[in-house]
Amino acid sequence: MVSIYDIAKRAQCSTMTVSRVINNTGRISEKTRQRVKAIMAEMNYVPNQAARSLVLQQTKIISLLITDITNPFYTTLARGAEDAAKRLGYQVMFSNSDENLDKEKEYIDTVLSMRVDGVLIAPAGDHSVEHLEKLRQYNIPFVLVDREVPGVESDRVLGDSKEGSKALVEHLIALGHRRIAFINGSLDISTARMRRAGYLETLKLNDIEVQPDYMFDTTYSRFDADPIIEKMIAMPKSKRPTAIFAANNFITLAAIRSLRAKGLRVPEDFSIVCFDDLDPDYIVDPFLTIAAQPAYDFGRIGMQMLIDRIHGPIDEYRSVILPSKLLVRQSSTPLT
Amino acid sequence: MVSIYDIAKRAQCSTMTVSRVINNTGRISEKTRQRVKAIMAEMNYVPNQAARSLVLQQTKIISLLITDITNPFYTTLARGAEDAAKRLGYQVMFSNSDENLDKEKEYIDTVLSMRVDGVLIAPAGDHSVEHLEKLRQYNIPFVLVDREVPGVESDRVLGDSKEGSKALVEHLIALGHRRIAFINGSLDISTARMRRAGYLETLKLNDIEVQPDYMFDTTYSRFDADPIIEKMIAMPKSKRPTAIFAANNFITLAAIRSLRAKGLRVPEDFSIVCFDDLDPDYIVDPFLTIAAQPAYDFGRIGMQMLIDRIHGPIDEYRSVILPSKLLVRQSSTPLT
DNA sequence: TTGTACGCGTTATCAA
DNA sequence: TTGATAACGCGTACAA
Repeated sequence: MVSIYDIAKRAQCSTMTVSRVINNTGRISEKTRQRVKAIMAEMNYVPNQAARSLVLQQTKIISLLITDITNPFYTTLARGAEDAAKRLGYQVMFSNSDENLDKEKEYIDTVLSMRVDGVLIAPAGDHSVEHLEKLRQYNIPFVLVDREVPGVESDRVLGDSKEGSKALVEHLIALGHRRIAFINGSLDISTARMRRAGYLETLKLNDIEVQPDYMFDTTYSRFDADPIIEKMIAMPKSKRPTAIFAANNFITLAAIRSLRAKGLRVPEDFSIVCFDDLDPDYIVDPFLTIAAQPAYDFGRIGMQMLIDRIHGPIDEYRSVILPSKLLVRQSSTPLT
Repeated sequence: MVSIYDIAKRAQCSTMTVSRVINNTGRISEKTRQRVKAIMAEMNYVPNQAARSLVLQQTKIISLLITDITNPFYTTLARGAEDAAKRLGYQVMFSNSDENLDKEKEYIDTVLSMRVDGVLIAPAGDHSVEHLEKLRQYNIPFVLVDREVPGVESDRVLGDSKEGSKALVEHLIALGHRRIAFINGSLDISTARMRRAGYLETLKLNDIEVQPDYMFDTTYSRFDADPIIEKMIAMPKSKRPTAIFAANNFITLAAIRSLRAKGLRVPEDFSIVCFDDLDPDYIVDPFLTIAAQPAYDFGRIGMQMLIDRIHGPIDEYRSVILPSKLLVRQSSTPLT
């Protein structure tokens, strides 16, 4: 493997001179610069990052950990993060925790061993606190995106899950629905708690009694909704929910699949609303009524904040709350 | 940042001893091993990969370059590659070229500067030859997956695009179709050429004259099919195709969207078949007739071959050709 | 069983 | 404008 030393030998100069050409630092005569450049091109020289980061104590790499690489919300977020990073001269290393704390732990160790310059992370849950403390201990800047973790002070970019929930549930109520089921993610995740709070508050505001039977806690990832749907269907018709508030897009997908398999239709038999879009390119006719979050901006702004912090220590932690937008489509209809 | 030296100082031993504990090499008294281990845990020591790979001349990282991270064929392939790599003690770094040679070039430089141990790559096209030669020059082992590149000798895992095409077109012909359009990817890509060959050969075998008007070259990525569909629709009804062979899943998606927007239906107005599935979890009712390729095995086998080669130099290059399987579903129906 | 000294490829400091 | 030298953190001959 050709090194800076080989170049120097061929160019009859010191490695320092070569280094200066590579990094455009210091003053060099145009003549030597050209000579060295030519030789580097000829020998197809590529600097060794490992050696570089060893001495520079920085890698120009930022880690992005998301919890579900197949969810368009996160892939869009990743795109935003990548674009911002590139603009600012950083590379992004992606990883996927699959909502799994063990995988997250492994990942954190990898990240530490690589000495990345910073971490943009959507934590798997409240127990991520340990992992974040490890980052803190090593002085590796991190920014939370999408989810916060109790007990962890940090920069963060969050959605307004409570307001978004309220808008969705209000929308259903405005359509005449009063028996509204709520299929949520794990309560170990901050957004699930916020969405729950929004649901409960809106019911109360509208004098609708909360039915514990209508509330289900599952997971944000892909899963089988059959058991839940079966429970709902088993209720007497006069008590059966007429609408479903699903906490995210994949829960909705699972619910719709399960309903269809049982011969039930959306929105004829059940209205359904949720957070976040499905991949628009996949869906020939977008029909979900959703609270749309600006996923790209989650990534873009989070990355900006992170790189800010890498560049110069900032005293206070900053929070950005991004609003969601209600998009009414065909999955919700007035109660007949 | 705590280093091996800090541990040694606290444990009152040499760095050599600490290193031996970390790597389980050499003979160490159980007592010192325990002492050192305790101190490492207490100080939350994490080895510095950069330093490590600098001296070891290996990173235990393998790069995987795919051309479209949103295509389930490639994400499934990636999953197979990752599982195999993990099993064999390697980490995978993913990247996405977006079918773009410039991005691929950038990526190759990154990979070289990181001195990864090997590269598993689905090349963006025939011009990738330059990039592959650069890898070759640096003695970085690589394996081609899904696509081959003329002029590049290497290990490779490919699908049987020609046979798959033949099966799809034969299927359409068996259903009574004779006016079969073919929307292909870029002919700069080996699979597109093979699929084309399969299409042409099958028509000939069935005494169907090739209509250049029926053949369109586009791209495997997401794109707008409107111009193509409009050309098809503009033909007099007696000449208009009754079926479409789309080279991959995204082309199909684009075609169906465009058809629907124009009030045309699949399969009532057009039968359509293609290579590779859509994300099954997204699609409530899978209905595409496809030539299904074993995407996971592409990744798994490719990674195996790559790591084999990293471990011990192998004389001959190996090719694996994976067959596809015809899955007849609802997007194709008999011609009425 | 343990330790010393060097080298991996690069950059920063300081001197020429 | 250039170069000699040390340093980054770790693993390994070799010595003790």
